[in-house]
Amino acid sequence: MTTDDAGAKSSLQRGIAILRMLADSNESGARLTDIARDLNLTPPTVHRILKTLVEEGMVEADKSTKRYRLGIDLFTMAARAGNPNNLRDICRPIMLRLSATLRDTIFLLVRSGFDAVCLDRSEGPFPIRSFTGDIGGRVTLGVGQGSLAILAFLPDEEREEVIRFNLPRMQGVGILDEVYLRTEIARVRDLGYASRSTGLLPGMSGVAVPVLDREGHAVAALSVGTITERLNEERLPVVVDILKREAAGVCRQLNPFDPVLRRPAAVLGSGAS
Amino acid sequence: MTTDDAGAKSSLQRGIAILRMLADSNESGARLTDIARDLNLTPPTVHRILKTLVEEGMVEADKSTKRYRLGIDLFTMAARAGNPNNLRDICRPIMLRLSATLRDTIFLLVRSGFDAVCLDRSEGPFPIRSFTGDIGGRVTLGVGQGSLAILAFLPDEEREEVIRFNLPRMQGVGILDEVYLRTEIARVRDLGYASRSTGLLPGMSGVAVPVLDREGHAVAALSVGTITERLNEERLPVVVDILKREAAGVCRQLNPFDPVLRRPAAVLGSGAS
DNA sequence: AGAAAGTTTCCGATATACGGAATAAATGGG
DNA sequence: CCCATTTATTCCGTATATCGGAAACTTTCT
Repeated sequence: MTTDDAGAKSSLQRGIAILRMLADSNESGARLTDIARDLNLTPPTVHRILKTLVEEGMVEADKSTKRYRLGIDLFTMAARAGNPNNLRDICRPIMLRLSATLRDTIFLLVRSGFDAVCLDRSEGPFPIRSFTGDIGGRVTLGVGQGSLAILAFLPDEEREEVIRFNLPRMQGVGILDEVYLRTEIARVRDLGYASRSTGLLPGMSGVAVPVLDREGHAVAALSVGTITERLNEERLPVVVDILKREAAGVCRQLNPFDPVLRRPAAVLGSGAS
Repeated sequence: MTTDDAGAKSSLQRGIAILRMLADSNESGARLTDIARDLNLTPPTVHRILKTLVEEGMVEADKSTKRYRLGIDLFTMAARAGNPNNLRDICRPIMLRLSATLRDTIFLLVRSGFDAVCLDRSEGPFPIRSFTGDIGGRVTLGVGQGSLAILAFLPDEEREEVIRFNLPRMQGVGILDEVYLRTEIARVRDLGYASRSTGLLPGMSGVAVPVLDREGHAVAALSVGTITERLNEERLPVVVDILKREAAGVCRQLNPFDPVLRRPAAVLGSGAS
């Protein structure tokens, strides 16, 4: 039983597996038969599950091409997911302020397992490339400044675990070897920010600061992505300073209980409904 | 059997129902018992389904508070949804260009049932409020300029259906009555854009143009949201002109078969794997 | 500390999902 | 244009995975 297809049993699991598959083949969508083949399911089974998923609005079926893709309902759900501790809501105005002030693109990253995930992004006027790409994008934890800033400020054991797991995944993405990575991490911990240009995205640079919890461990990173010229010796310290200040502000809001007031600080709720 | 809880049977449907519920109570997450109560399920059932969802990474359980919320895996997966015909990918660079050029916030809306959904957004330097709010946000189809631009250019029967369904939902959001709405729609069809300030968001205005398919029906809307001063008589026509040009460009890219070449135009696939 | 509410495990009955086989629809080739 | 082939969909008997009552266990509240 542990040999070939170790797992997928319940219809719920199969349904999720199908959603996963659709997420990966999203450009054009996937056909029923392909799904059945890839997931080792029979066409009737896939058909029935897809029917349910379509009825529930999680999947859309293109009647003409018979291709299935993830539905907009699911997209709407994503907007409400990935908001741990209201992090995204808290950071939104800050990111707007930052991108308006700095005139660069701001990213909010959080850790997810051995990856960093882009939770939000606020565009500046300069077109840029980043490792995580769009909102929802993932990158190996440690690759890229934001990602590195998180890794550097993880609790010791967790950091070691991630390093062990991720080193093999980092081949060819700028991490030369373990020594190099550890040197970088030490540097970031020392400076309080990550800024080295990796040279992997030509002309692009970034600088990131961790968002820390009260134990001093990273829960997220605020990151600026821009063209290399815009992070010169003159500008870098200014940007770092601003970022650090904002990160500290986020940290304060993340700890909802004000030590003085002994109650949740400054509730938002200005909007209706 | 058709009386009270007409529906939810399969574990897949129950699983999705739970995800839906978690999406609605996402600030703080939901507890097992609450879910069971709201969905008319027994605690053991909810427990088992949640366990599966957690194993699959769709849901995260806060061990300490025993609260469940949507997981980041779902966030990542769902971020890849809502990209019909590559619309989002196609529009991304255009939106960046627009927000950089106009220095205002750009929205990309698509229809989803009787709502418009914000597929993407590119921030300008002016802080603004909008009906759809963030990416993934929904608004009644017809409320707001982008939403109205889509409604106005829907196929006749569909438009009627939406109007019939949505009129009751529009009370108190600026739509006075059916006559007013129909007048507005006619206006939008005539001008080719939607721009009236609704006065619902004080100081805010917007202008939107539909993205049409080759039958002339709306598949989406490109919308500019800004402060009212910035859409004065002088600037409005310029903005409309730019928007229309970009929308036409999107339209061209949406129809992948070039009428001359008779083959898919400009395939992307620059990346590996 | 005791009570109440919530969570998790267990297990037998049964409802639900599975997939083979057959049918229908679409695709493609001659 | 028709026939062969692939793909999608329906049907239904079987078997298995799901359900929920009961109970053990944990946490929260008073």
